Amino acid sequence: MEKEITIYDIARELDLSPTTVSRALNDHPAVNHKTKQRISEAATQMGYRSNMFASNLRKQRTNTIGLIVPRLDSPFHSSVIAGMEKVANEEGYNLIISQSLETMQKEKANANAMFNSRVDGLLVSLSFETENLDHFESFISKGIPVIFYDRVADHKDCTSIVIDNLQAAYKATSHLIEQGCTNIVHITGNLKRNVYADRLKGYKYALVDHDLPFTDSNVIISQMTEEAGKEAAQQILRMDPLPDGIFVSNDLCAVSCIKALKKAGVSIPKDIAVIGFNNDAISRVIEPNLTTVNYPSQEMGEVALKVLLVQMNGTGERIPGNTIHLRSELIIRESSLRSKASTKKKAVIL
Amino acid sequence: MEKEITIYDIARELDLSPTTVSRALNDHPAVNHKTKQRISEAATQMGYRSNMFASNLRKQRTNTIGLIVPRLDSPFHSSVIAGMEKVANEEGYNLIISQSLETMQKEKANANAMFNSRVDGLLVSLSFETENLDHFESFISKGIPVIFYDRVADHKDCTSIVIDNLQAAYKATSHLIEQGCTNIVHITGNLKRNVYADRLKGYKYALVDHDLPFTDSNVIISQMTEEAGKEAAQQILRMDPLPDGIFVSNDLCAVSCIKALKKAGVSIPKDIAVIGFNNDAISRVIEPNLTTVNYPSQEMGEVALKVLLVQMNGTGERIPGNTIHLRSELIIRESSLRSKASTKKKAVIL
DNA sequence: TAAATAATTGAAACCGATTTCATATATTTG
DNA sequence: CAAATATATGAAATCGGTTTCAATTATTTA
Repeated sequence: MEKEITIYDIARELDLSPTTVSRALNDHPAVNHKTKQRISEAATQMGYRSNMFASNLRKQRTNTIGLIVPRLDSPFHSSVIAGMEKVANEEGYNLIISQSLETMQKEKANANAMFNSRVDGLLVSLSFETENLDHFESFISKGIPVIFYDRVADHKDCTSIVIDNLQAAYKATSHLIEQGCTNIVHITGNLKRNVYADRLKGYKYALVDHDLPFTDSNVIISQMTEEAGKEAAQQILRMDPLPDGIFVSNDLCAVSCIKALKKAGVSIPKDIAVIGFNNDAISRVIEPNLTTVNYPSQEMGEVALKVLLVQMNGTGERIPGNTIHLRSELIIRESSLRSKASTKKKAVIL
Repeated sequence: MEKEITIYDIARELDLSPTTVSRALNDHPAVNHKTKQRISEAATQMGYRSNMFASNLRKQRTNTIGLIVPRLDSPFHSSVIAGMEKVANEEGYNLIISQSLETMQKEKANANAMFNSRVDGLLVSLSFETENLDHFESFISKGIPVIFYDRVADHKDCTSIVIDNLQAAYKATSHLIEQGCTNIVHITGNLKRNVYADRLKGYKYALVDHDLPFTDSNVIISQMTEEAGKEAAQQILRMDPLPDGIFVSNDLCAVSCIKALKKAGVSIPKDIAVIGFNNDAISRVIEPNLTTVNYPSQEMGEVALKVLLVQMNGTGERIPGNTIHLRSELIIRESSLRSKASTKKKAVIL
């Protein structure tokens, strides 16, 4: 447990001032090249490491980015985080992470903790429950950029990063219709969240555009968990007539629903065609393989972090109300294929 | 962008000294109860927030815990992290996370970054490639506790948190033998890592204890990815005779292997019984459902963090060479069941 | 009631880097 | 060669809490 070396130690050693040492270590142009060399050598030789707290205290910035996710143990979010970590790491930023566990109360607490930790920027994917964005105002009024991704909300000073959920849902539903489905159920999450509200819209518009009726009773709102998928299946099995298509807002829920339906003797896709969302690994494991929407999760993480960095280091001018869309695509697999020919049919574009 | 409130502002406002304000906010016993009340009210009313950098600078600690994982986008690690975040959050610690992407070089770089960020403690699950622990010596010699979990290594000053991999593998292999398997393949990862080395041992000992021969050619070393599972299946299909059992060191790889085998016309478990490891969600999706080892991942995260906190706040005395074992269990599903009766048979315990 | 002890409070140093402003030396220009 | 400019360095203030040591006031004890 040796003593920590400071710039004062280096200064004394080389008979210079701490000022010059500090400048040299930060590659300041006003320091002689040779002096820099000497200082840098002494620093490594003496085992110096910069004290970020002294530096942060003085510079009033922390080199730290906060992240609030609904859950850490979800394939989607892990993948997003992997993308964020990659960029943060490359750029020399620290990422501090917390989860809201889908409650607004924890999201608030986490936001406050991040605020007190004085993060230089904040990345957020909203919880199911979140009703308003008041807990982010402290950041915004201080000029700390806040970026929402995936589960976003409209705020004039915040950038959002999303896929076109409406279009993705429209394509998925249209695909089911092309496969001959006329009675399609949609299983989705809390409509407070854009992702679910938009997918519901896309589902609805696709029905309307294909002259199919929209019924409230065909929309099942759930927690989108494995358990919820099973329950949704029970609910569907009680429907009369049985639907001939299901569009689910996430893969885990879709898969668990399929499992329950199969157990009840329903044939997928013959009796009911199913489409999921996200393209998680399980979508390639369930039989039949699940048609789903490919979500560029890792890319979304990378983009979110890059955009945040731009805003953090930017000249202060915010790109107001800006929304960035990433491309998603329908991946057609067996779970939705009821006619061989149809794959060649051109998809209807919104 | 209003000005930041400091304890000096509060002190001036209430005509007190910064000393007293600081003490009051930290609930120091030597401050009068009423004074505390006044200060705390003024603080909230004025919108004060503590400057962690000033505090850290003076206190020489950071309230931050570093975490280095091989990959963020793995069900196992996300679940561990979820557990860690939960405890860290409750205890008021920040978690900064980075991934080694299975290379020693990145692991080193991340360790250095963590060291410079002056984390108060470090949690590590080693990369495939890691050859030695030199990059953690800086922590250890400074008295910063380092804890390894899952993929651990022996170090006299570090605690490790693991499950009994040898026993788990022994049980899994024994189960296959009880099901009538006599020619069992083991697919596992880099033997530099304890988890894989120990599982290999458990596999080997189970064979020996049941008077079955052990052959090197029945052990396939791979990267344990989805792709690797497919390749392993090809290798297995070329074996003559075909094995009648496979024990795979992770579920993803097992599932992808099963998919490839099924495609080649092999019947699971009739022709080949399969067991995975981890109890990821996909193990309940593949058909037949995968027999696997339940890994208490979230619990491992919680325990790791709690043990770290004890060491960080402890009296400095380290529990040397301490290893903590968590309980795991074999979850028997269809992928390994070849005889109905056998489930009732008592498992052989090592 | 005087002396001893406990309860509160504050002044000032400190943590370690950054930055402003000033200064000394070196180089260039007229 | 004097004046102007460029180059290189340093002194000291600063960021905002924490902590040591001292001082003051209140309370208890003899």
